[in-house]
This record gives sequence, structure tokens and C-alpha cells, in this order.
Amino acid sequence: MTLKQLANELGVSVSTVSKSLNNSSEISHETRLRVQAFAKFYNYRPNNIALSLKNKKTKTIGMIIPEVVHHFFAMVVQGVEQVAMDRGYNVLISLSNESFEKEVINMETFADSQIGGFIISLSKETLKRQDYHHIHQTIDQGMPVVLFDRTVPEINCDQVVVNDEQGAMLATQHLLEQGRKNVLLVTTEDYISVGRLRTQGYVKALRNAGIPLDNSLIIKTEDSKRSDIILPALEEELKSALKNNPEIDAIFTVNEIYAAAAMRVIRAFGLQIPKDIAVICFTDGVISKYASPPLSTVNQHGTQIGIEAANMLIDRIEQKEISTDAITKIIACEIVRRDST
Amino acid sequence: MTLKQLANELGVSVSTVSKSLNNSSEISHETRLRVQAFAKFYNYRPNNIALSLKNKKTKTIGMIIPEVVHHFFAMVVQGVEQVAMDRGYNVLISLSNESFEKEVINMETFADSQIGGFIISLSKETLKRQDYHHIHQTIDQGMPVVLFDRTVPEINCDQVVVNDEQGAMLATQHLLEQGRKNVLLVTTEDYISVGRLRTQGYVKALRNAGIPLDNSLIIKTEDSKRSDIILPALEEELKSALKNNPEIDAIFTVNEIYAAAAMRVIRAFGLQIPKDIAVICFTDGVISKYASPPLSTVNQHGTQIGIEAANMLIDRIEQKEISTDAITKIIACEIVRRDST
DNA sequence: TTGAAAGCGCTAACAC
DNA sequence: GTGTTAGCGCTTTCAA
Repeated sequence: MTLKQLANELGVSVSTVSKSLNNSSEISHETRLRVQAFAKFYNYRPNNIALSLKNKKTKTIGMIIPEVVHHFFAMVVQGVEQVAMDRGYNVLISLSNESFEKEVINMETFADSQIGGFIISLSKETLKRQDYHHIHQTIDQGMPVVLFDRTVPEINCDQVVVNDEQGAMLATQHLLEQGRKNVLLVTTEDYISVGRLRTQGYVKALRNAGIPLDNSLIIKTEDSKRSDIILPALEEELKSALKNNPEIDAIFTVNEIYAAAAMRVIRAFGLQIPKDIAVICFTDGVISKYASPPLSTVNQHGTQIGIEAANMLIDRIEQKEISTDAITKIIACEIVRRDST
Repeated sequence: MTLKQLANELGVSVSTVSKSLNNSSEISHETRLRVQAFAKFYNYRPNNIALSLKNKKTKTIGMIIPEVVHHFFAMVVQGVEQVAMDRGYNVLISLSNESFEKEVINMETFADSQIGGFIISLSKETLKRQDYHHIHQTIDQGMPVVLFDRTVPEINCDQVVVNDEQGAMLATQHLLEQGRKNVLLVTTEDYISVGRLRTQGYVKALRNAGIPLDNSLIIKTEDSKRSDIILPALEEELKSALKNNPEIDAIFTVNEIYAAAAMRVIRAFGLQIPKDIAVICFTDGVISKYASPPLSTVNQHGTQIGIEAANMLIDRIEQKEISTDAITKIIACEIVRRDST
């Protein structure tokens, strides 16, 4: 069913039908109702493609994330989809798979029209290279972009980030409050902004508590998808750490996987959680929830981040006035207390 | 940059430019190259919306799944995205959140043009109601649909399913081969096709081994998103099962969450895994992988399913001949052996 | 109050 | 070998 067909059936012009359906006051109440009734009867639905072509914009959000088989990112997707749906937008998803090249290609693909704006979390490779030309380029073309989680401050666009530093402080403080004295930190190399910030939070919490920093209590893991390689390596590091520092009574890891590795090592040492060693980690996902004992975590509110990001983007897409300044929303973390601490 | 602008710059007509860029043999080699060089120089990219309007079809796949914060579905999304990308398609994602109504609305939204075909996994509510009018309607309109995982045979369209029965047989056999005699099954109510099929597989495996079916060894859980309610209930059931049947020496669950519950109960009884009770479950996700001990699982090859589904759909979208018969692809399951069995 | 016509960017049948 | 034109479905200006 098209406007034309409706017009023919009704014996009026296309423009009359169009205006009627858009409730234009130009059209008499009478014909307006007649047309609307007719349209409803024939189950007329406007062709969004034609609309997009006409309006030179689409109600579609392009979302580019490193991976989707990942609790946090999946939560964000869920949040984005939820508000997109509510506000009449669609969500186009594309995975960079942590590759810079794929990220660039995906952006170009999306930019070939059909997208109203982007919601992006940068790939690890992009962060490592510090090459953001594709993002800058998109923004320069006037396309709204919202960055979340894996962001960099030098890109001038709206951002939604978790307060990683605060979350790490919270986690460390939580351990200290339980009377733990020697907290082992398992984190990533510093080029991952979230890893760096979490390390900072840990350091700050110790400083606030007047505890001197002991670098032998920080393990920085090379972050990689090859978990079959890095995890055994990490477990070795953990083992020697526990051996060299028998006074370690708590472990704080920047993700669930590292926490799972820590638990395995703790158990291999015949130690008990939380009696001998308490464990807490970033990401309140299924691994923590269903571990035994269930792990205390730092919840990053992924869904909330998705909601905020989508709302910011759509606001930006629909806003009439030209570019107000970029906004950075910081989402606070929260400790989820379970049995491991 | 549009064709028109290019044409003006070059001093030729729009159609010449169009044909040149499409490598039409109508155009002389010379102008063709000139136009192409020019287009490249100006970084011309065709407007996909205009193309879609013209061709009355888009290179977009609409994917509707119950949830994305779920290992299996996320794997499928990954597979779909991968082949979509390779074959020049985009993936529009929408979540039914296990709601019939949302599923219907999502389909209608997508059907408002812009979609070339659907990849769908039915919501639990839809399966419960057995109301598939929205799917039938879409198919009747000539829109290609591929159903995966949560499917029903009465819908006449391409389907990709896991061989749930075979997977369950494999798992049960695996336990029996380890010398286990009394395998407790934790499954869902029968209206969930996958739950029913897995139950069947369990029953068959027992029959093949000449072991009489003991209905007190089957727990059927009401499947619901309210895991805070059903899990404690399930744990109670598990406890009484273990109490009433102390000879239980293995547990097979149809998902990871139930397995996590089982592990908790086993531990509460002071029993050891796998020494006293072996555990195996469907879904080779992170819960199993990072549990201690790591769980043996039935791998459903989610990514593979996504790949197959996307390829089938795109083949269908691009196929010239009119409807060959619907194909059902059955993906075999595979046991992933870990320390719990 | 209604309708004719142009145009969004592109392709393709047809004319030159 | 190249150009003109109509048309995909819609909105919107302008004319009636």
C-alpha cells in the first residue's frame, strides 16, 4: 500500500492523502478522517526508505562495539535497544572484534547513509594505536557520535563512561574495611584506559588509607583475546605472587576472568575464600554471580550506560540548535556484596 | 557527493556517470575511467537509501532474539554479523525480551520496509501461546524468514536448529560411560521445544542403555526470567531429590544456570564433583568454563548457527528462482569435556 | 480545501 | 557512446 494507491482508491490526490495522514490543518476535518480510516483499513504503513531519502536522515543508530559475547557490552546493547525502540529508532549493530581495521570499515559502511548517528566503544587496537581519524572525520561531517566505556578525552564528542577510578577505590576500600591489609591487584597494561583508571583508583584508596604502595602487589597482564595463552601465564604469576607474599589476604581484579583465575589459584593453594583471601572484581556478570562462592563485584551498570548513550545520541540527532558543547556523563559504580568478601 | 554533482563537474549526464560507475559496457573505456577516477577523487559513495528505494529492497537483515545478555544468543549474533559483513549486509537487532507483544511490534517495525529478511528466535511467550500469526503473515508477504533454535516445525520456512535430542543423548551417554547409574535431569517444562527435546534425548539414552526411566529423577522447572525466585525453588527441589535418592551420582541440566544451582547444592551436601556426583550441562558458556571445577558441557555452536542462518537468509534474499522448499539445517552438538565428569 | 509538480539520489528503458 | 526521462514513495511549495 502506497500513498498513490490510497489516493486512487479514494479518488483524491496524493498530496491530500499525505497531508491527511500527517494531520495537516490544510485538509478538512471530514476528508482527513475519511483518508485516515481508509489508510487504517488497508493497513497502510509509510515507506521509511522513501521518508529517509526525502528527509536525508534515518531513524537508525549505528552501534559499533568490540564484541557482543561479553556481559558488559551485551548489557549496553540491551540499554541502547530499549530506548531506541521507545523513541522510534532502530539499532544497527556491528562488531569490531577489537580490530582497528574492522572498526574503520564498519564506520564507513554505516556512514554510507542510512545512519543518524553512532554509539561506539573503541577497540583495543584503536586505543593502542591512538589513531582516531575515523572518529574525527565522522564528527567533522556533522554526524553525531557518542562514545562509551572505551573512550579517549581528546575526541570532542558526547561520552558516557563508568567512573572506573571511583569503582576501583570503592572495591579497594571495601576490602580494607574488611580488615584486609595486603591487597593484590590484577590489572591490564596502561594503554587500556579502563585498566589504567582502575589501577589509579586502587593506588588512591591505598594512599587514602595511609598504606604504602607495594609494586610487587600489582600484576599487569597483557590483555588479549587469546585467553588460552594469557590465563595460564596469569595463573603462574598469581602463584608466584602468593608464594612470595604469603601475607596477601585479598585480591582485586579488573575483570571476572582474572577473578576466576585467582579463585583457581587460591584453591590450588588450599586457601579459603573469603576466610584466607577475599576476592572482588570489576563486572557484575554471570561468572561472579554463579561462582562458588558468589563473588562480590563492582557493578558498572551497563544497561544504564546504554540508556544514557542512546538518549544523548537521539537528543543530539533531533536537536534543532547547532552543537552545544560535548557532554561527558559519568556513571558511578556500585559494590555488589556477595560471599567472597 | 551525488551523481548529479559529479555529472556537473565532469560535464556529462547523470546516466553516463551512473553507467560508468557500474562498469556498463555502453560507455567508452575512456570516459568510464575518467568518471571513475573523478568519483574516487571526490570520494563518491552511492547513497544506499536511494538505491534501496529504487530496488525496493535493502541490504539489511532484521534479527529478533529474546535477549542478548545470554551467551548462546550473543554467539549467534556474532555469527550472523560476521557473514552479513562479508556479504555486504547490515544487521538490525531487536530484542523481544521473551515477550510476545514486543516480538510482534518489533517485526512490524522492521517490516516497515528497510529489511531484506528476518532471522528470528521465538520468545518463550510466543512458544507458550503458540501464536505465530506474525511470522506466517511476514512469510506470506514474500519476506524471507529464517528461524533458529527456538523454532516450531509448523512454520514453513528455513530453520537452523541444534540437534537438542542428540546433544542430550550425548551428554547422558557420556555420564553413563563414566559408570554413572543414576542421572538426575534438570529440565524445563515441555512447551519450550528445546527443553522437551533434551528431555527426550535423556530418555532415549537411558532406554538405549537398558536403564529404566525413573520419573523421580526428572525435575521440570518453570522457566522464567525471575531467577531470584526460581533458583531458590530449584535448589529446594534439588535438595529433596538428593535426599530422597542418595544413589544419584550424576546431574545433567539443560542450561548453565541450573548447573550452577546444582553445584551449589552438591557442595552444601558436602559432596564432591565429580567424585561423588558428576555434572554436565547444555551451553558451553563462561559459567561452565570458569566454574570450579570447570564444567563439561554440550556445545551448541552458536556462532555456527548464526553463520548458517545468515547464509541461508541471504541466499534466499538474492535467489532468483521462486521459492524452493524450506530447508531445515540441523547442527550437531558436541561434548566439551572438562573436570566435572 | 484540494491538487499539480518538483525533488530527494539512483537506475534503466529508450531516444538520439 | 551518450543523454533524456520516468519513476521508486514521500513531502512540500505553490497554484487553483
